[in-house]
Amino acid sequence: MAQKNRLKFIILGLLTQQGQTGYDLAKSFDSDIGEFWQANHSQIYPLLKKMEKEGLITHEILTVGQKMEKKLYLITKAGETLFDQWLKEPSLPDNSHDEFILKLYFINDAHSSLLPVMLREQAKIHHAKLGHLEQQLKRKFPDQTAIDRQYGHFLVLRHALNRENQYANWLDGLLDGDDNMV
Amino acid sequence: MAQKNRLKFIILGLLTQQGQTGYDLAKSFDSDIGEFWQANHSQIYPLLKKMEKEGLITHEILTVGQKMEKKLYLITKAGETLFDQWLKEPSLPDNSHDEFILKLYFINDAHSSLLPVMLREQAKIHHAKLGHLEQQLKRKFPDQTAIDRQYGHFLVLRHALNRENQYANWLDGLLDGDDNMV
DNA sequence: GCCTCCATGTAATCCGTTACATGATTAA
DNA sequence: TTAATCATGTAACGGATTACATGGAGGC
Repeated sequence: MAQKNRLKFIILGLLTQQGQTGYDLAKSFDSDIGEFWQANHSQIYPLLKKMEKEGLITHEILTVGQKMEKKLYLITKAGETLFDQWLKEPSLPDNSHDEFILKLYFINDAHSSLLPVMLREQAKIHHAKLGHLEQQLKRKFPDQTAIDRQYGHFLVLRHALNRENQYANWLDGLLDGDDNMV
Repeated sequence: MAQKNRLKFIILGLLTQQGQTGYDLAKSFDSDIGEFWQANHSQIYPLLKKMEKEGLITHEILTVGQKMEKKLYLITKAGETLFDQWLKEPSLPDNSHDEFILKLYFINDAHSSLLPVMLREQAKIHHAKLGHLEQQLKRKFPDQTAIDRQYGHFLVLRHALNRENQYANWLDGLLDGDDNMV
């Protein structure tokens, strides 16, 4: 998307918590942060090098087994400063790129035979996502201690859950023919 | 984002309604569809040429005034077929790239002094957007006739409004310290 | 005559995805 | 010993943004 290099800040954020390898960073997009942001190792490794040149991070070499070397990346003072600045900046919401909504826009006829099919399919997807998020919330935040430790993560998960809940309800309402559903 | 060329389908969709110039197409991203998708003329003009090569669209030259020529693009049968296929395909939701949510994720401490500032700022943005969407809905869909003419557009607008409403309420709830707000 | 809008293009750059490529470690 | 996982990289390509660039039409 020619974005505003948000991955840079995600990496900084993850490194404030602890030093990590590129591999570790890539893995966090399979869980946790992966619930709402994506990145591949092929994007991460070059960016780590670039960020090191910029003085935002450094690395130490760790030797594992006989010869395998891995790079443990650490955030620098400059990196921490930049990250804190970013947190403080206002953030404008993207227009979400929801392909289903895009398609819906082009369905002019309220009685199109496509509509119920599309709605049902989409409802299925969002109900599944809702179930997944409920499970995540239970798994990651079983008690108050967990919430206190990662309050932001907790809020983000609950926000996603609210969003999916509302989305699914809206679709269900449309499928029930409840036209004035809000 | 190295997306799946959704702009192509937007252009096809817009051209099913009526023949348009590149300029006209670019303008629709300032209103209507611009509420939830963006594109610039610098992306549109080259894509129109590419799509014409692919046989999805054609163009006619219109002369305006003494010498100015403009290209009126028209969708072909092949274009219509492709567009209909796209509508019928399942669409998986993107993970929305909401930068505020990203920042929130990194706020571990529930009592961070950053939190209320961020929440207030964000609430302001979403309340403004909510107001804007309410106005749009009233302006574009003042009566049932308008709704019947562009039912999909109507649904999309109402969906956006619901989403913003829920988002704003969630933020307000957090600001009120109502921790278990859903 | 001047300003705004109409109208169309290209170039540079960046971001992101998919594919290509290699090799070590560890546990079954 | 062999499969899964750890670990690190590059290349090709496509999509999106910003900037550069040009010129006509129409209203005041």
